[in-house]
Amino acid sequence: MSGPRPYAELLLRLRGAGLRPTRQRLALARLLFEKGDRHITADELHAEAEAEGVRVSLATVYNTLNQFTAAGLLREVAVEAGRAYFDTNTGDHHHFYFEDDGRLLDIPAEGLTVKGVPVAPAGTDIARVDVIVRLRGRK
Amino acid sequence: MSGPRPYAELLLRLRGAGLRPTRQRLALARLLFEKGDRHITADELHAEAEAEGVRVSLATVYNTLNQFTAAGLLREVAVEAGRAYFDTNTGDHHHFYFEDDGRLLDIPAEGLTVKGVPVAPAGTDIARVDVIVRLRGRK
DNA sequence: GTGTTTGCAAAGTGTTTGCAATTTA
DNA sequence: TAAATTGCAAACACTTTGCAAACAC
Repeated sequence: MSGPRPYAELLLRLRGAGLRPTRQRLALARLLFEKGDRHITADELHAEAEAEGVRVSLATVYNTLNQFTAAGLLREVAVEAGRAYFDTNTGDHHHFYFEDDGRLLDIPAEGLTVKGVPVAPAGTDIARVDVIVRLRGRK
Repeated sequence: MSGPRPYAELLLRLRGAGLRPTRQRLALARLLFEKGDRHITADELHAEAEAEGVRVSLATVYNTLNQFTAAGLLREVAVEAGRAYFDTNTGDHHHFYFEDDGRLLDIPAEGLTVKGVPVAPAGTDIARVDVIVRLRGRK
């Protein structure tokens, strides 16, 4: 279990991504990366920031999440049209999706394997293979 | 290859789903189900209908797609936040997704298998396992 | 100082909804 | 004729953008 990451580490992380470590970006990075693996929407992150007394506009949260994603610090998970989830775990893994409440849960790559993926159509390469296991409350 | 389905079959299909076979629903059903397996957005279907001279409002296209999906005639594929794709193939299969142009292509269930899916968390059942193979144009 | 980033509000998507008019059974 | 369906426009939810002020280096 990785404890809270020190300020210096977040700073390096942003610098390494070519992003200026502004107050807003540092605060959002702290929220995102200091609590282990998370799946979060822009709105949720904005609410969390506000709750902690960090002043950030929703537009900046969106911009920051997109910049972090472009820089490879985050990854986007598509489970439902209409809501964009950002995943702080950029490694190889998959997801459970609770359709009833919209929660996401990691499935480690070890164990779950996809066999028999056809070769990529001519002119294309496989960027990623996403597996979403959709769950519903048992009736 | 299944040829064009006769009118009567579409009619039965709607009746079987408990949906009145209105002019609009029949026209949309014809566009959806008479051309083999398709992946289509509401906007695309609306444009197709217009191109064929079928008068349908976009709102009705949305309502119809949702009703068809609820009735099990269609299935929704989530590949990207913001756009909802509807798939006329409701059987067990997976998808290639061309990130460059937003196209979807079926991957038959035979061959591609997912092994090692963890048991569903307590109180839930697995509704479906979706595999999306994301493709990018080769550089 | 110079270029980057922020915040706001406005604009843009894609989708759903309220309700009167129309259609189906 | 009673109930379901349609179309329109307005409302919605989510996301992006333009631009002046604030900030980082």
